[in-house]
Amino acid sequence: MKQINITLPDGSVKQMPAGSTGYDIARSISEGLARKVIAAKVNGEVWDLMRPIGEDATVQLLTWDDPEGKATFWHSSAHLMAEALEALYPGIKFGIGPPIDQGFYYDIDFGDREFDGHELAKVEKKMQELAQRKDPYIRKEVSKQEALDYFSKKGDEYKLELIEELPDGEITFYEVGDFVDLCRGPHIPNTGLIKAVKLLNVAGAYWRGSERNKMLTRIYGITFPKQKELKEFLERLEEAKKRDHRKLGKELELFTFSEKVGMGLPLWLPKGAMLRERLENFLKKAQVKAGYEPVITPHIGSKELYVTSGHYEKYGEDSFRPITTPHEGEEFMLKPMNCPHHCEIYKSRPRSYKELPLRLAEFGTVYRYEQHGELHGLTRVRGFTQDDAHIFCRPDQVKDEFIKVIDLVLYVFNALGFNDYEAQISLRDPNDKDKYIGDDALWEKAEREIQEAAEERGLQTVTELGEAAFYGPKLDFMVRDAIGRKWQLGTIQVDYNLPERFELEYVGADNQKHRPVMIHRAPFGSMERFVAVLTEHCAGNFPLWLAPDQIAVLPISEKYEDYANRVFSELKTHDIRGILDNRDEKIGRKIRDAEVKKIPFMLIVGEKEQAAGKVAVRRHGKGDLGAMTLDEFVKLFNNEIAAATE
RNA sequence: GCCGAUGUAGCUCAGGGGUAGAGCGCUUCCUUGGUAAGGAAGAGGUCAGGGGUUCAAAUCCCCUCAUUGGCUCCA
Repeated sequence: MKQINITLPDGSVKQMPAGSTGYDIARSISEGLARKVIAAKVNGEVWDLMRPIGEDATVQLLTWDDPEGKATFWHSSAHLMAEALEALYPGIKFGIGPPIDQGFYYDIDFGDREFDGHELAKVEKKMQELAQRKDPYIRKEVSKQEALDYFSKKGDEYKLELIEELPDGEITFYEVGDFVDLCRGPHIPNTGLIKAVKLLNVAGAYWRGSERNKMLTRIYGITFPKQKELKEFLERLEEAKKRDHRKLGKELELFTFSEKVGMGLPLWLPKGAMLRERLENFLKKAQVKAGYEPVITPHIGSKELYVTSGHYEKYGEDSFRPITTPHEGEEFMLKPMNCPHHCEIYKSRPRSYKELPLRLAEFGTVYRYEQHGELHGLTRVRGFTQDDAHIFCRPDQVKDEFIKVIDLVLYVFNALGFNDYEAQISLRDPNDKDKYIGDDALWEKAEREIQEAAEERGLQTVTELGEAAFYGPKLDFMVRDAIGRKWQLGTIQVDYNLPERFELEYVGADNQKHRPVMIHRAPFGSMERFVAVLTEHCAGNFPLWLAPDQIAVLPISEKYEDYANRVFSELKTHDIRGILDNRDEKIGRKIRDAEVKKIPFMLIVGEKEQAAGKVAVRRHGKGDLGAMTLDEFVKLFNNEIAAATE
C-alpha cells in the first residue's frame, strides 16, 4: 500500500497509509486525542476528520480548544438545529447558518407560521434527542445541476440563490440524519459529540443583510461538548448581565430616562454628573497641556451651515427636522456635530501659517435622530456630548498631529485601565465610492497618513473597508461592553473636505493662500458611551479619583455624630467627597449599604476613634484597614489617586 | 425603520375573567448598636395608555407608546 508523509505541527513526520484520515492520525498518537479531536487542518485548510488524505500533507489536529475546532463544532450544531427545526416544522426554508464568536445561528423562513420564542425549548429538546443518535455528517460532492435540482424540488429559493453564485465542481452537500444542506463544511464526525445545547434567542434578520430583502427569523444558539461548559457559559452570561451599565446606572443612581422627556435623551443624576465632570476635568487638563484651546458654540445652527458642510444633503432627511422662526421663515438645525461651528471660528479672522496647528476643543452636545430600534442605554442615544476638538493644520503637519492625538487617546485609555481595545482603521469601500465626498487623491493621501501614523506608534490595527466617514478615513478605538458588543469610543478622522467646503485658508510663508487640513478627534467619543463602557469595565467599582462618592463616614451611634460631622467637613476641605450616614441604624447595616453602593472608603467613627482623634478605615471589597489619623488617611487617599492618574 | 419578546408599588418580581400580592426601599415609633441586613407599625398601584369581547377585564383580542434581543443604520 502506498505510504504518505504526514508532517505534524511540531515538525515530526509520520508515515501513514494513503487514504488515512485525521481520525486515524489522532488514534495513532493517542486514544485520548482520538476522543477529543474534532477536525483536521490539512495544508492549512480545515477538513472533516473522516476525510481521507491521499497525498503527503502537513496536518494539524483540531480540538475544542482551537478556535477553528469550536467553529467547526458550532457550524455542525447549526446543522443539527436545522435538522431539528425541519423535523418539527416541515416545509420551512433555510438561509444561512454559520458559526459566530459565541455559538451559531441559522436564518429561517417559517413561511406563514409565526415562530414564537417560547418554542425554543421544544427545539432544544429535539436537538438533544437527535444528538443522541450520533448520526454521522456525510460529505457529498455534487454537480451544480444536481444541487439546483435538489433545492428546486424542495422549494428553497434561498439555497438556490446561493448555489447560482457557486462555480460548478466546488459544490458539496452535507447530510446529517434526514437533513441535507448545501455546505462547504467541514463538520464534526457525528452529532454525538454535542452534549449540551442552549438556544439563546430569536431575532429578525434581513436575507443577505439588506433591508430591501425579506426578513427571516434568526435563531441563535450555543453548544458544548460537556454539560459543565454550558453551565459555566450561562454563569458567565449572568455575571455579564450584572455589569450591564443600564442596571448599574439605575442601582448607583448615575442616570435615568423619562418617557416624558423623550426616548434616547439621558438625564444625568447628581452622582452620574459628578463622575462625568471628573472625567471632563481630567481630559481638559490633558488637553491644555497638549496645546488645545477651549471654545464654546451654541446648540443650534442655521440650516445653511449644514448645507455648506454637506451634512444636510447627506443626513437632512434622517435628522430632527429644522426649527423655524416665527416670521422670516429662517431654518435652524439642532447641531448634529460641532465641526461646522468650529470652521466658522477658524474663519473669524485671517490665519497665518505661524499659528497652525490651531486646536479648538469643546465638550459639545449634539443631537442625532437615531432610529427607534437602535437606542440602547447610554451607548446609543439621541442627545450626547462629544469630547470634540478640531485641529486645523498645514498639510505637512497632518501626520505629526495625528500621532500626537494617538498619544493623547492612549494616555486617556491607560489612565482608565482600558487595555482591551481594538484600533480599527476605517477606509473607503473601493467598490462604492459614491457614498463618499471629496476627490480620490485626497482620500488616498489621508488613508496613507493614517496608516503611517498608526504604524509609527506601533498600534496593532485591523482595517475595515467601507467603514470610513463620508468625508474621510478614520482611526477608531473599539471596546467591547459586558455582553461582548463592540462600541466605538475614541476616534481620529482626517478631513480634507470640510476645509474645502468652508473655503478655509491660511497665508503661508510664501505670502500665498493655502488650504488647511482638519483632524476631527474625540478620545472618549461621547461622554455617554464612555461612561457606559467604563461602568461595565469596572463593574461599577470606579477608580477612586472618579467615584461619585469617594468616602462614607459612618458613626457607630448618634453619640458620635458631632465627631463624625467634624471628620466629614475636614475631608471636604481636602476635596474629598462622599456621604455622612447618620441614620438610626447599626454599624453593620451602614457598612453593608456603603459596600452595596460601592463607595471606595468607609470611615467608621465611635468612642475609640473620637478619643484618639482617629478614623477606622475600611476599603470597599477589601475590609478593615485599621485606625489612623485623618492626616494619615488623606495621605493614603491622595497617594492612591496620584498612582492612578500620573 | 424591520422581526420577536416584555410592560403589575420607587426597585426586583409573583399572580391571573369575580374588590391587588411579596421582598427590598420609604415614613413613624422602639432600639444607641463596633466591620455586609435589629424590631414593630404605616403609607404607597385606574396592573403602560386607548379601544373591543363579556353580567364582569389587570387577566382574553386589537391598536398605540415605551423597554428589550437582534437586523438595517450610525456625521
